[in-house]
Amino acid sequence: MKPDQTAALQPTREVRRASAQPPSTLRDVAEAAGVHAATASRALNPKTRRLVSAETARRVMKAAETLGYQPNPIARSLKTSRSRTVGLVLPDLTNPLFPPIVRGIEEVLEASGYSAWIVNTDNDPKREQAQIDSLRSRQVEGLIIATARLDHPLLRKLHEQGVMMVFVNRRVENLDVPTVTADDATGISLAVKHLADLGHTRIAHLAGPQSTSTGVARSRAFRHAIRDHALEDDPSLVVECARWNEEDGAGAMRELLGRGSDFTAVVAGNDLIALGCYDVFAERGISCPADVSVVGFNDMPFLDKLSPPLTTVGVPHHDVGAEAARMLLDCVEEPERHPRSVLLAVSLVVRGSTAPRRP
Amino acid sequence: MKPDQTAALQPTREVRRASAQPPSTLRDVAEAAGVHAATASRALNPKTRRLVSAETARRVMKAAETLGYQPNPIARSLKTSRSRTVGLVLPDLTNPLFPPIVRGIEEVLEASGYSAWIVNTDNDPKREQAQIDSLRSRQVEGLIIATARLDHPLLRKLHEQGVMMVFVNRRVENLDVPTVTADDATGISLAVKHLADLGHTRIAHLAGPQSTSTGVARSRAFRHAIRDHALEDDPSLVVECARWNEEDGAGAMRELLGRGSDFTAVVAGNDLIALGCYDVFAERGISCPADVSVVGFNDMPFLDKLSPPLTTVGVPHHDVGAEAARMLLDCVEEPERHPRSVLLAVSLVVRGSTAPRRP
DNA sequence: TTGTAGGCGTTATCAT
DNA sequence: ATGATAACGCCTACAA
Repeated sequence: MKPDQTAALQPTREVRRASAQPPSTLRDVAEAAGVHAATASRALNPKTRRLVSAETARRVMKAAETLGYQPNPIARSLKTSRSRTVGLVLPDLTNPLFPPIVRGIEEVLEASGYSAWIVNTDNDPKREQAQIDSLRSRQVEGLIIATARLDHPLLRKLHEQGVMMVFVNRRVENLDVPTVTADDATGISLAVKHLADLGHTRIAHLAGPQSTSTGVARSRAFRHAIRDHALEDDPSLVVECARWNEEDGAGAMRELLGRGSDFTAVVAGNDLIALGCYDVFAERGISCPADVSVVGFNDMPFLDKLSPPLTTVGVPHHDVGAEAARMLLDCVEEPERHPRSVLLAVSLVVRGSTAPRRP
Repeated sequence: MKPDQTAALQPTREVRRASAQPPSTLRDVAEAAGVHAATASRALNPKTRRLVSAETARRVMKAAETLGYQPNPIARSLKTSRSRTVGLVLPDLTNPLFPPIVRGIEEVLEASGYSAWIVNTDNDPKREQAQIDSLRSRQVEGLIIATARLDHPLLRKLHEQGVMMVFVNRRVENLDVPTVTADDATGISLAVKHLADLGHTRIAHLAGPQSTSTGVARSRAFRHAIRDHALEDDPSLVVECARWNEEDGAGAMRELLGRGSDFTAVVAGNDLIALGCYDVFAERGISCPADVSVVGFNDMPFLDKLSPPLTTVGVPHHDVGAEAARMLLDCVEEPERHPRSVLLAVSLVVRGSTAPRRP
């Protein structure tokens, strides 16, 4: 990429920048309060404040106030090995599913004086390793992981090392780590029931990666729902996507069409896979919902403005994030507590991509 | 929010976690190499390696390798006041415009061994202040700012204090800070020309906030383009949105309709404002593009799947981010250099939301 | 070329 | 109740 144009846009430039005065340190405060740095430290820390006389505490706090003292988190981290920081490991920030989750996480963390360090792995194990190393070297107190695969040696090792973690959306097989997920089984069951109620009997499933717990859970739920509703249980109606994105969704839809099996409805593993179907429909002149009904999963932003608006399973993204953050903070503060896992309720969001089966 | 269900999902639990062995320090490496820590430090740092004998350097580096030594960035920061980290200040991560920019930024930073600390301000000056304070206390070496307003005392003060900054998308009035923006004027001019070519003569403009340089630039460009094409220059065809989002876009469209002025096309300040128009069209039974053509700005993700697909001005998001990161690294490495600003080329992306004016 | 010593800002453990 | 001291891990004058 080359810049199109380069320009110094302002005609004038200040001669020299004023330097910021160096931030005041604990010693400055102590000095101003006529007291030793150690005492100032105690006075400023609520947990140790009771160790100093009320009078000194007051003096120190006022000095800190007037000097605008802000503790240096780096020095504090070095000394305490803590950081009031957690790492957030995402496969891909450009997936619109994640920003609302991030917001939920940040909201909870912020209320507790924590902040989140966000990294992207691009689904690349090498990058994941590097990013997590980097987070750990920065003393994050825990990790919120959205990249778990069923078989995930790295995460397994971290857990063995006692690294505090919470998984969101997906889990690692047989790993006793707190997890926040949407209720995948119920979501898929709602989707299939909705389609069955519309008269569809040959329903296809574009499954998410079976290397992820979510992909497996949704596929299983799909098979169960098909049986529960006594619909056509035809294996050729199920295609697996290697990744949770539009491209693979489109590929799976092409594969499905190529097989020649009839179907009048599709349950997609998630919304992006459903969008991939839209692409193929556009290519082939297939009309949704007239020819085929589609249901997605997640209710990511802007689906209501698609053509047609996508029927999907609504997941409380913000709550997923908030709950994960809360669980991680619990773990950090009470490491011995038995890990819980949380399943969040979902709901079917009916829009224009589903319609009665054509007679 | 209450979790829907709480469950301990795994039946078994490891008895006790193995603790991670403490990471090895510079002293460990030095000891292993039979050398003093200072020497080890010199050997490990490429800039000072020439100060030690080739032989020692080799020994130290091998020791570091076998011990898996990773320098502790916190200790390093405390000593050097640097952090190989930059802050990224966004108004709202859930705006799909930003993730691709973030990706561009991270790509460049990563290649230089830097990483980005992302914060959201929610367009709240208080939060912005707090977030930036937090970034600075963590010794970020510079800031990439996407929240600039024309009048922005905080950013002005930071600049006076010599804080390294780069602005993306928007700038502060009369502040000589490097900026990366799309070519707003050309973009708007392309949009208006496109509509004029389609036969539209009464074109409305839903302007972005005039408190932002981008809002102002696009409005100005709109007026100029209208005159250049000798179209109806009617002030009642321009409405300002207070924020760059759907809600305010919808409000502005309602205001415009309420005024009763005729128009057959709309140039929206950005894509989200255009989406707000879609909402109002749906409410009122107005058909796009049959009744009204709409053009957005930015080409954020998924616009091609809207109903109708939104014609918009395409901006190289990834490049915006990459260029900003590059400029910030330049500033950090060569603080005395005169600040540049970069204008990136845009292109019109014609989709289904624009059509010839009805006769 | 290498080692010594001091300090970045904070907190924890002594002793007073 | 407070002060002195040391240490977190690293870097860098300075001395040898």
